Amino acid sequence: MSTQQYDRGPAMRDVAAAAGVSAQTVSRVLNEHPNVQDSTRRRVQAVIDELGYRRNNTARALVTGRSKTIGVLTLATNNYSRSSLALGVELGAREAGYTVNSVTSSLSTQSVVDAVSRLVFQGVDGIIIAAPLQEAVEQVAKITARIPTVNTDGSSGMGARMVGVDQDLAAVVATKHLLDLGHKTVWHLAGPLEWSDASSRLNSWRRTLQEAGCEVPPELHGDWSPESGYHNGLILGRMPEVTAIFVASDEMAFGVIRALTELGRRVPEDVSVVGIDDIDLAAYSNPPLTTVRQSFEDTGRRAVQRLVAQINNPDISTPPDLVAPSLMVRASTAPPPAP
Amino acid sequence: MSTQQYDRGPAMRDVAAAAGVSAQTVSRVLNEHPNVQDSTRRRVQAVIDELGYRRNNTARALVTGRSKTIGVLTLATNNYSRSSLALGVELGAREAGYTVNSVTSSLSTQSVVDAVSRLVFQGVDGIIIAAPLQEAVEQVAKITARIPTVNTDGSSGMGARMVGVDQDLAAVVATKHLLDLGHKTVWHLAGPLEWSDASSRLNSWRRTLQEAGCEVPPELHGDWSPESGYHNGLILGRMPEVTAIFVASDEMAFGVIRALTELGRRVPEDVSVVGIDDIDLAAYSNPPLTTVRQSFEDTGRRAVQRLVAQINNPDISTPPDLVAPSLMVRASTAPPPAP
DNA sequence: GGCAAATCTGTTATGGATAACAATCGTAGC
DNA sequence: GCTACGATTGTTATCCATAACAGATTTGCC
Repeated sequence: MSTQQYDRGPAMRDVAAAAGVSAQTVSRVLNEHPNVQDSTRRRVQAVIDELGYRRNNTARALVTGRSKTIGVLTLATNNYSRSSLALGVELGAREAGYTVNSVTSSLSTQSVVDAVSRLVFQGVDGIIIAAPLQEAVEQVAKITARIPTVNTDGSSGMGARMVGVDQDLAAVVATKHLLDLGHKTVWHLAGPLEWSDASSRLNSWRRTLQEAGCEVPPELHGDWSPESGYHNGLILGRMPEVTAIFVASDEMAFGVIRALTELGRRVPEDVSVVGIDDIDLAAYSNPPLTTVRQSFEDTGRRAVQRLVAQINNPDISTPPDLVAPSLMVRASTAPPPAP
Repeated sequence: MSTQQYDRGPAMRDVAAAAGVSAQTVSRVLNEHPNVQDSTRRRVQAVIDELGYRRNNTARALVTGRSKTIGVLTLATNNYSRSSLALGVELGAREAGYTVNSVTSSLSTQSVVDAVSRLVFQGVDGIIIAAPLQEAVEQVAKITARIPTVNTDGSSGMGARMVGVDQDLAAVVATKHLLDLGHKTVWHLAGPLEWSDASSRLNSWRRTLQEAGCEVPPELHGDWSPESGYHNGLILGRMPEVTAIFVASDEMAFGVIRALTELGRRVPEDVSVVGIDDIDLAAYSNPPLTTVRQSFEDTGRRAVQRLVAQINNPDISTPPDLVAPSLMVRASTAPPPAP
């Protein structure tokens, strides 16, 4: 390893010397303190521009104890939700004057704990956790006790730490849509139950059926991937009584539809399929996918806002920030086939 | 804004005091210096564990001049390539002992320049630029002259700074596949030409047709989104002579296929469509999409490796790191319809 | 035994900025 | 004219870890 270093550029003291003032005055100019004479301010600013001086954020972070950085923990998968949430966080952070440090983890408790530790270690001012914590919740709580944290997946019991979309409502909307079309009952392909999103949807689907007096068929389980949708679709498609399927994510719904098509069951004539997420491709699938829209990008933004509020006031206490989803009716759902 | 701060936890001097040694010795233990007596090392380590001490990375970065952080610049869109490249970068960075700072920008020169500045300002050790630079290249070069940089979109003239997939080859493979099936010629829906990926593909498509002695139809232009694919598909689908389309991204290809279907043109019986990327959903579309696979995740990883090499040796000089793509033949391509 | 080299540990200076405090100057009010 | 306070600027201490240097001990070898 070479010891050569890239040039660090001028420091505050260089600017101070060139402008004939103290470093503190330069600092005041940079931080827009009121009590600096206009002439001084202009002189210092001129030198800053001339030397191309940029404040060293590392030094600043050290002395202020604030890095102006927030950490985001996501799962190491490339799905739509992860990606758009990360985008929302980044945009929100920029608006709030923060930069984003991203880490990923796998589903294991150890991995999640490690990832959170890495963020804390890195010196972030706050953390957004967009991964399921059911298993790891206690150990993570130990680490995050001293640092502002927001979750986008979790029970609403988390209070100020919870931001997201109302998953119960999403499942109700999807299930009811299918029942309203005249289906006798609705089958469900659930996501991994480590995700509270997935288990909320499962429970709400079940409750909605019960309240409507419908039979509750056994649910199937996938892992959010199109592959798992395909796999489960091959099973569902073999059962003639299945006419309506509520799939816990659009990406799995794509796989389900593909499997149904291969089995010769037409969507929506024979089987109706509804997804959740409204990914960009949902409107362009064949047939276009009826789904429940939830904006992950917006969730990311709101998570940042809430996090920043916590950073500025650690004692803040507010109810969970849940947003209502909306149904996007497209061509993948229709009334059941005539018997 | 509250002035309350979260606890910083113990510092090295606290550990030193508790262990009855100097701070420097604690530092040596942490950095695994060889010349520390075993008994001392164990004693210090015990205190570290007991106090839950964690080294302050900000202070470390300040004194070493290395933040062990790399920056990634992507465009503020939520498409597959952006997301999987970011994932690859994150995974590669973790393997190399770095954390990742993400920023996004829009296509404008100013926005790209700002984004790069933010990264430098933030004190990253190196930058991965996954956005088109044609316009901004000079101004960005000024900023990145003093900091290791790797591009994943750019001409191969960038040498050690370039990592990616061979886009020329990808376009050749896609176009030839359609010609080999017997199509008289191949139409092309290109990406935004600010992206060198897009313009490489366009040029190679054109050259391949010319070399095969085929007529070169006028190309159409999209913006990578499924919407733009749909829009252009409505145009292409109206022309009876169009039997083969090479689309510059899978997401646009989804839109094209949807439009063709709506116009009553069957894929692949009437029109063959081939995409590029091999996104997760490609195998599960209706029909499954023939495409040219390029692993963005792998590109992200390789970009990190190259970047770290540059960080450790700023004078390193190596050829561009280009990887060959591979054709994934699925059901969206077939021989042309009998005349 | 004696001197050099290697091993272990400590002290001091440093990185770049900001907070807290101190000093200077001008002016407002009586 | 004098006190007081505000405006402006500077000085010093601090954040926390590491590099460079130095001192103290031990080991090795002739």
